Amino acid sequence: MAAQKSYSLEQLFRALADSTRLRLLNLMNGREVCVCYFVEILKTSQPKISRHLAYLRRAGIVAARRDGKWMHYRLVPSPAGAEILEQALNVLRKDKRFEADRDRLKLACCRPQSFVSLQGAPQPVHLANSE
Amino acid sequence: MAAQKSYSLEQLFRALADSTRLRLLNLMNGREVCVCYFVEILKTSQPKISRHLAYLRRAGIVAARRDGKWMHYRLVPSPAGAEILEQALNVLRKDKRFEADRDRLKLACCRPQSFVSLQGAPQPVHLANSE
DNA sequence: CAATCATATTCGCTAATGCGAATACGTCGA
DNA sequence: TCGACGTATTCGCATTAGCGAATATGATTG
Repeated sequence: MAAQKSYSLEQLFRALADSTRLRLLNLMNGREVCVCYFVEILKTSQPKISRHLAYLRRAGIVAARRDGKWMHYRLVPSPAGAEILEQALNVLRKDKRFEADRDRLKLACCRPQSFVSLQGAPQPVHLANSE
Repeated sequence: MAAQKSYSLEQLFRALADSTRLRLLNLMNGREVCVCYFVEILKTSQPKISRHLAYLRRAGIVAARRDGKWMHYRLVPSPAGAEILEQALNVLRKDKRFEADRDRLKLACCRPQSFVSLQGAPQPVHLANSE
């Protein structure tokens, strides 16, 4: 289940080698986020989001928490190759394209009522020990 | 030909998501290395080495220099996402498996005469401005 | 210029990956 | 307990990646 020592770095890079997964990680940076927010913010199909989240979960990069019918995802505190991941998150933070996603998330948090699909959905919450 | 801005990070991670390429980068960390050394040190087929070097070259991560019939490869000073790459190289430096490759390279540099395939081959040279 | 050496590329082939569509699962409210 | 809802998984397909084997290219040497 856990990755073998020798291949974990390679596995980490494979997990990061997809733009949807990078966008998901970017949104989870510092927050615990509900799946429905990912779907809304990234304007991507729900199965696609779910598959990529499962990928990240299997890679040990994110963890899921069930809350009734909602699932919340967050970054795992110290996965293998943590330095790499944190560096990657830093780079994402500076990237225009990813910044746009974060802005959109912030907007959705401020006014969830303007997003039809987010009515009644639990809002993302800031995490204390992020990074 | 060059990657679009938005996808360069994803492309970098894809380039790093292969153990052969990580081993090659690890050996190039601080040195300019001849292809025949890669083949000998990694005990891998020459076409496979060559293909992965071509991949890294296309990704803008390494550069090639021809010297007669020999080809030398080195890391490009400042590729896109340099922080990530340098961090990755640091992690490789600490990893046991990759350390073994470097030890073997050091051995081959000290006594090339004990490696049949390296007779007359130009030895790796240290690079000044690496890292 | 022919032979040889170092390296690069091409050619199938197989396996892995990513996707949309459909479906299954788990929880909640009526 | 039956829908309805949020999420996860399966299925079939198309694309891509990595490999060994064979071959091509480019430079050197005789």
